[in-house]
Amino acid sequence: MDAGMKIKAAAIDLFARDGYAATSIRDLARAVNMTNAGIYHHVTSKEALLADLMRVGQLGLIDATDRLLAHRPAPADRLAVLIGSLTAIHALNPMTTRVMDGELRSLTPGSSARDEIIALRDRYEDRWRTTLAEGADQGDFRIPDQRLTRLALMAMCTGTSEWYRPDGDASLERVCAEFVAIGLASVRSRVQVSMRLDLSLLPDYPWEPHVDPRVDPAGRHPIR
Amino acid sequence: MDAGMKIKAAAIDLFARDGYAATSIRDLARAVNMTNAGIYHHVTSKEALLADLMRVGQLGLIDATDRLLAHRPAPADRLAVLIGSLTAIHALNPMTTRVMDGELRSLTPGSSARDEIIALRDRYEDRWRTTLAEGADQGDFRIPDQRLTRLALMAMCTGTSEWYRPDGDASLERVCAEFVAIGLASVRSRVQVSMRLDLSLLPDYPWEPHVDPRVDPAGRHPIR
Amino acid sequence: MDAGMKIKAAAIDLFARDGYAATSIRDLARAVNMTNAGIYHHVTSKEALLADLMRVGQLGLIDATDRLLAHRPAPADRLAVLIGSLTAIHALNPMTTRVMDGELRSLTPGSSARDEIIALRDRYEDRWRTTLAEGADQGDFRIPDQRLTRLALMAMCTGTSEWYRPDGDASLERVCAEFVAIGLASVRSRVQVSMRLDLSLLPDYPWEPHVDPRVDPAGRHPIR
Amino acid sequence: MDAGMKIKAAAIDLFARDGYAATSIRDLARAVNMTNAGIYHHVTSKEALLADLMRVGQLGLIDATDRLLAHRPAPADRLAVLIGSLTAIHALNPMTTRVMDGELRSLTPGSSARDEIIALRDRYEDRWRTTLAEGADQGDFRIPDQRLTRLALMAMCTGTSEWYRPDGDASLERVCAEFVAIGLASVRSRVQVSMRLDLSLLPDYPWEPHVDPRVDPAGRHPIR
DNA sequence: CATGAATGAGACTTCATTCAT
DNA sequence: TATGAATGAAGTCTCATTCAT
Repeated sequence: MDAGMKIKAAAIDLFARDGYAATSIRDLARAVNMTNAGIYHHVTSKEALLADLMRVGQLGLIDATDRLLAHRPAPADRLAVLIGSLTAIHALNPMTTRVMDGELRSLTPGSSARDEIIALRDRYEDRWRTTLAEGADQGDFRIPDQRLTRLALMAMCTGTSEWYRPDGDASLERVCAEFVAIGLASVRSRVQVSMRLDLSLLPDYPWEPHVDPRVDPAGRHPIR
Repeated sequence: MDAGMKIKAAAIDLFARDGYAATSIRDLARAVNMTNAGIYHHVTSKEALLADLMRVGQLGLIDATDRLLAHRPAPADRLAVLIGSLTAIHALNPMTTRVMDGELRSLTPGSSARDEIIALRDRYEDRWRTTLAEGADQGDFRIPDQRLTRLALMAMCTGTSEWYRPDGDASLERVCAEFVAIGLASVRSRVQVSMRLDLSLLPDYPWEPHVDPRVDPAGRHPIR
Repeated sequence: MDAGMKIKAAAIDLFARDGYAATSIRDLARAVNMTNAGIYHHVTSKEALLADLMRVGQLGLIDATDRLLAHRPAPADRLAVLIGSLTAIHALNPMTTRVMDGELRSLTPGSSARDEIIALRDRYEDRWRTTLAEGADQGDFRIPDQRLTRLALMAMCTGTSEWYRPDGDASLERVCAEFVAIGLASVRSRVQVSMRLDLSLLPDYPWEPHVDPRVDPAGRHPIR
Repeated sequence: MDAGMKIKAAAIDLFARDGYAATSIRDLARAVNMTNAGIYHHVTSKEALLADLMRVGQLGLIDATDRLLAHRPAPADRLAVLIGSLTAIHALNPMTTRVMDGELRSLTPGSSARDEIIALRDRYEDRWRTTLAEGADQGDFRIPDQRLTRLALMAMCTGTSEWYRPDGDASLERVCAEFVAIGLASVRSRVQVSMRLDLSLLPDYPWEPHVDPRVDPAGRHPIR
C-alpha cells in the first residue's frame, strides 16, 4: 500500500473512532509511523484530508446506488434497492460511513469543500425523495409524511454502521431483507419485493479496514 | 436562571452542535458572557461537565422509562412503551440525547465517570433486552435475532433527535405510533397495541432549549 | 488560637514543606478550613504574609542572640553562644528557620519588605563577623579566612533544621556541644569553653508546630 | 552548543536561582531565545526536564565518588574522600547541586521519576553510612551517633554550594582540607590523612555554567 | 467577618502548519 | 521524500486578588 493510502486508512480509523476534532496530526503520524511533517507531503491539510475521504465516500455511494437502480422503474423495487444498499454499505464500511454521516460539521462553514459535500449528499437524498414521491403519485405507496418516512428509514439504515458485526448471528442478507420489509410496510406498499443485492456493485473504499467496529463482546450497544 | 444552569444549557447546545472536542471552554464562556476563568467557579472541568450532563440524562431516561413501564406486564405493551418513550424523549430533547448518544467516547477511557455512564446505559438497555426475551419466551414475539432487532429499533428511535421538527407535518404522536407499529411488526407480535404516552412522565432536562435542532429549511437531511 | 495565628501556622508548614512559590492561597485556605477570600481578612497579600513570618523570625533570632551574648566579652564564649543558639533555634524551629533561610528569593527584588529582611539578616551576621574579627585581633583565634569560616560554620548550624529529630539518639544538648567543639577547633581557639545554653531565652515562634519535620524513619537523609 | 543543552544550561541557572516552582516555561524560553512551544521540541515536560537534570546529577556524583573511593580500604581515607569530593563537587557545580539538593520536593509524589531519584540519593548516602559504620567497627573512629555525624558533615559539605567563590581568599583545596580535618576530628579518627583530590575525576555537568553563584559583593551571606 | 462570584493574567501544554536541510 | 526544528495560536486550567452581599 502506498503512503497516501496508508494515511487515509489510518485517518478513517481515527476519525471514526475518536472523531475528527479529537484526532491530531500527531496521532495520525504515529499511526502510520511517520513524522509529523511527513504527513504534509501527502496531504494538503487536515481538513482537506477529511474532505477527500468524504467526497470519495459520497461519490462511491451515489455511483453504486445509480448502478443498482438502473433498469428498475418500479418504485417498490427502487425503494428496496435504496434500503438494501444503504444498509449494506453501512454494514460493510462502518468507518467510512460513520465519518461521512457524522463529520460534516467539521468542515468549515462556507468553505467550498463543505458546499461540495452537501451538494453530493443532497444528490444522493434526491434518489430517496423522488422514489417516495413517485411511489406515492403512482398509488404504489401510501405515505402520510414523506419527509418523516424518508428520514426515519435512512436513520434505520445508517444506524447499521454502529452495531453490525459480520460474525454476529444475523447475516447481512437477512438484515437487509428485514429492513426492506420494514420499509415497504411503512409506506404501505401494494406490492412485495424480493430483492437480491449484487454486493459486487457496492463501492469499495480502499482505506476501509474491513475489520468490524469494536463492539462490546457482551453484545450490548456498541461503546463507540 | 442561575449561572450553573446557564452554563449547562450553553454546553448542551455547543456539545450537540459542534461536538465536545470541538467546543472550547472559551466558546462556552463566550456563550454565557463570562470569563474563561469564571466558568471554573461553577464547573470542575470540561470533562466533568460532560459527565454531569450525561449522568443526569441517563438517570432521567431510566426513571421515566421505569415509571412508564410500571404495571404493564405484557411484552407487547412494554415494547410499545420502550419504542414510544425513547422516540419521544429524543424528539423532545434532541440536544441532550445527541450528547448522550454520541459523546461517550469523549470520556477518558478507564475513568470512573465513563464507567458510571456505561453502567447506566447498560441498565437502560436491559429493559429492552428483557422485554424482547420475555416476549420471545412467552410466544408473543417471533424474533430471529434479538440483538439485531434491539439495535435496529433503538437506532430508529434515537435517530429521531437528528431530524424531528415540532413544526413539521407529522405530530410527535404520529411518529411514535408509526414507530411502534414498525417495531411490533418487526417482532411479529401476535397482539397489536394502541399506546397512549403520558408525556408528563417524560424526563425534563432543565438545560434543554426546547428549541428545535437546526434543520436545513429546504427540508433536507439535517446538517449536523 | 485566633484565626490570624492559625493562618500563620498553616503558612509556615506549607511554605517550609512545599516552598512559597508552590503554595497557593487556595492550599492555605483549605488547610485552615476557610474560604479563599476569607484569608484576605487577616492577611494583606501572600507576599506580605511571607514577609511577616520572616521579619518576626529574624527579630526573634536577633533578640535571643543578643540576650544570650550579654555579659560575655570573651570571643570564645561568644562564638560558642552563636553556634549553640543558632543550632538550637534551627533544631527547635525547623519550619520557621527553613522559610527564613530559603525563601528570601521569593520576596520581590527591590521591595521594601525584602530590603528590610536583608538588613535584619545582615544585622544578625554582624554578630558573627565581629566575634570572629575580635577573636582574631585579640589572638584568641587563628583564622586564615574569616568569611570562609563564618559561612561554613553557619551552614553547619542551619543545616540542623533539615535533619534534627528530637526523638533521635542525640540530645539537642549533645549536638550543640559537638558543634561548638567543631567550631572552636576550626578557629584554633586557645581556650576551650563549656557552654550551657539557657533554652528559655530562645525565641518562641507561636506558629511553629513543635512537631518534628518529617524524617524518613530508616534514618536516611530527610527526603525533602 | 545544541539546543537541548542550551535549554538545560538555562534551566539549571533558573531553577537554582529562583526555584523550580517559580520558574516558568516562558522564563526558560526567553532565556534561550525560543518560543514557548519550541522548548517542547526538546523537552517532554517541565518536570521531566527537572528529573533529567537531577538524575544525571546524581549518577555523576555516584560515579565520581566510586572512582575516587576505589582502592582506598581505610575508613579514614574513605571519609576524607567523601568529604573532599562532596565539598568540591558542590563548590564547582553550585547550580547543579543546589537543584539536586533542594528540588526533590518538586517531583510529583509517587511518580517513578521521584522514586528513581530518591533511590539514587540513597545509594549515594550508603557510601557515607557504610564508611562511618566500618570506621566505628574497626575502632578507627569513635562516633556517639552515626546518623547525627553523617548528616551534620554532609550539611557542611553541601552548604558550600551556597557560598563558595573561586575568586575568594580561600582556595578550594584549602576549604576541602579544612573540612576533612573537621570531619576527622568529629569522628575522633585515630589516624590523620593528607588527601590529594584528583579534580579530573569529578563529574562534569555540561550545563553547569562554571560561573560563580551570585554573591553579595559585600561578602555577606549569599542572597540566594 | 465571611463568602460566592468574578476576573485578568498567566500557568503548562498541544495544535496545525511551515521550512531549511 | 522525509525530517528536525520551530512557531503563533489556542487548548485547559490555576493564580492572586477584589468586591458586593
